Amino acid sequence: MSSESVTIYDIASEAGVSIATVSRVLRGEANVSEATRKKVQDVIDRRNYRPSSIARGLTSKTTHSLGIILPKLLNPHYAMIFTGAQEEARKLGYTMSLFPWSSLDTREYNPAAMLAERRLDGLIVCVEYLPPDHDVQVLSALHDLRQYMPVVLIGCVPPSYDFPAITNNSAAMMQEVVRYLTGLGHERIAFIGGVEEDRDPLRRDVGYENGLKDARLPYTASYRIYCKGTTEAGSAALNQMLDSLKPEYWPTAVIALNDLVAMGCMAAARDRGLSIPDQLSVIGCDNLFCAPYLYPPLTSINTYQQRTGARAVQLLISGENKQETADWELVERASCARLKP
Amino acid sequence: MSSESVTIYDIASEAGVSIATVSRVLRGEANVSEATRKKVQDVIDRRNYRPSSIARGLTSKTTHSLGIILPKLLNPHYAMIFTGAQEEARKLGYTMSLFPWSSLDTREYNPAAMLAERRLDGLIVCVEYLPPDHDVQVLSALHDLRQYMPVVLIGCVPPSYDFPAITNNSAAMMQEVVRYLTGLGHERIAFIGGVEEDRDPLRRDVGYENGLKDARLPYTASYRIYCKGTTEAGSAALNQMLDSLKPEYWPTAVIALNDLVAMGCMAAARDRGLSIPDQLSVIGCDNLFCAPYLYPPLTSINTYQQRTGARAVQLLISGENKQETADWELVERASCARLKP
DNA sequence: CTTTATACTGTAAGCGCTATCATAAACAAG
DNA sequence: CTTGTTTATGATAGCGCTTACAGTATAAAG
Repeated sequence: MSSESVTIYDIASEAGVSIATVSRVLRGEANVSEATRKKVQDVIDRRNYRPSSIARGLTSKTTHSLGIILPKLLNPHYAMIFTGAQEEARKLGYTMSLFPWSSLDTREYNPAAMLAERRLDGLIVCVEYLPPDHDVQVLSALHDLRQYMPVVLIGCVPPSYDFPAITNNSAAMMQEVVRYLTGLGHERIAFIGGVEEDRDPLRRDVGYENGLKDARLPYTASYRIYCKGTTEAGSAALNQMLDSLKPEYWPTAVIALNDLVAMGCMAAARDRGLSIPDQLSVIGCDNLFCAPYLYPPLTSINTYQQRTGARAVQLLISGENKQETADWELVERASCARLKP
Repeated sequence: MSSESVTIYDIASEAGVSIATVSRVLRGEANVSEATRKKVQDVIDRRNYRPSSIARGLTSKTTHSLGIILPKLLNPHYAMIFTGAQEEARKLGYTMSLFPWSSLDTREYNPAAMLAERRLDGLIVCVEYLPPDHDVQVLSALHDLRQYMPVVLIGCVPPSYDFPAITNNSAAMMQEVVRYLTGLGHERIAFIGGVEEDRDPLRRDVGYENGLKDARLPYTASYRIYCKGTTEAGSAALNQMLDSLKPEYWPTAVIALNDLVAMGCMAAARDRGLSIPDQLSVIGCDNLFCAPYLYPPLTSINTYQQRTGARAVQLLISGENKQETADWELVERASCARLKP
């Protein structure tokens, strides 16, 4: 906020050298005599000079800044991804900017223009589901962006889009979760949350059904409810399911799309006087920080989101065009119990 | 990722005009005939041209990007601040980058250099407490940054630092909380979390003590424990307090620095078989998204963090040098109850 | 004491824009 | 018709760096 910012010329003239020499010491180049290096460095320190990364960027064609697009930072799941990505970026000398999903929404003011104009060195996009058909422009916006910068995806990659990505093996996770619940004796297992099968490239439905098949259990449509990944939606969905079923057909266990939905289910169950896990087991996904502090502590799936974020940055920087799968781990707490006969 | 990026020269020559004219239509300047405007715009669209914001920044001295420094995005409290700030920034055409607190830590590699080099148009810094004495360099780093860009503070402003800021009226909040609890009949009220008085410019201690004074209750040192603002620290602190006191002197209510600490306290209490709120009332602060879903739902204080973040951006952009106080509101849930005689 | 590396250091041409002039064309007024 | 205005456009000088490329000493070699 002070006077005029000091430039490389100021340093050069004050040190009695050319700007090229200043640039050399700035970048720690070899061919500079120790004497002048010190002389120049002293002036730099004294004037508190910092080279402008933007001027630097003009020539070097690189901004050392990355971007990340995600749906909602208020969901700690994304905050974890962001944090992992941000920390890794920082280690590598990059800066990380956040863009909300609407940045890709073509119907809004200037679609991806803002993104394209900032010459980012790379972009991470968290895509959870395929957008509805009438919204394919979002996908094409995504595609266009690649013209300007490398992008890596986190979550899922739309079919026929060949992006580097970190995805979750959600089908396997679902299958394992069903196995876990059937192992506890459950037979009426509900799955709440998410979108229709054809919009979920992660094929959770396949895992769910395979899990049931493994235990020779039938797939029951009324145990499957689609809803958004929020607590409110989770409550509403469970209520709707229980309302539509006679109590003797109520599920004894529910798999929630994520921990938020699980929290909603737990609240709804409690409001109805159902005790968890005695009358209803609940399992979530994401292993949010609050999962251990819920009542009862929520069994969930740790998907190592920070590691995922960090890995995405590595892919971005290294330029590798490969798709990897994130690790995951079922973490048992008290929200699931053996079915009482 | 494609060939070479297209520049203003490409557009100019392809449209048969000078770069000055292209620049004019780019910026929607007046003095361009409708005919050439269309001609140029067509080429721009066809070539999918986006002006480089970095080249633009070199001349205009403005990057249209802001930064925010905060301790930990994983605490939803900060995620809310960030979200509010980010959304407001976006509305105003700015981009928002996150920097972790260590960006200010001089002992690390290059102190605030990274920040200074990116010619941000402004910086928001969340500072909760004064750093320990031996860490005053952090404060001076903060001060130095003002040489490069305007900064506004969120949280508290260190004495003798004249920054624009949004602060919380924490003393008043504390006093009101104590009043609320004494109103419920509590007399042994603990306060857990935070730092020593002389490092807390928000003077929570004053509010706490005034609240006690209002009810003619004595201040009891053993009801005051300092700890970090995490769930683990909250658990440990409550356990420590209860361990050191005979049960008949145990507090009947605890005020937690924030919801994380409150969650920790609730978990610790439950582990000891104390029922909340019957045997121990708990109140938090920040009103995190999970507060209503805890058991029992946590009474807390909504401090409108998103609004705070947005307002900080407004101060930054407008350049007003004023300090404002955030609104707040006690939101009653089930974790505090009238003391049973 | 020339010749030829070797080690520094300076000159100058951009990078892709914005912004200031200058110029040209088209009109209005005298 | 001049002269003065207005409107549309082009030339051009930076912005603050990086980066060939071009010197100029100084040292090693012949």
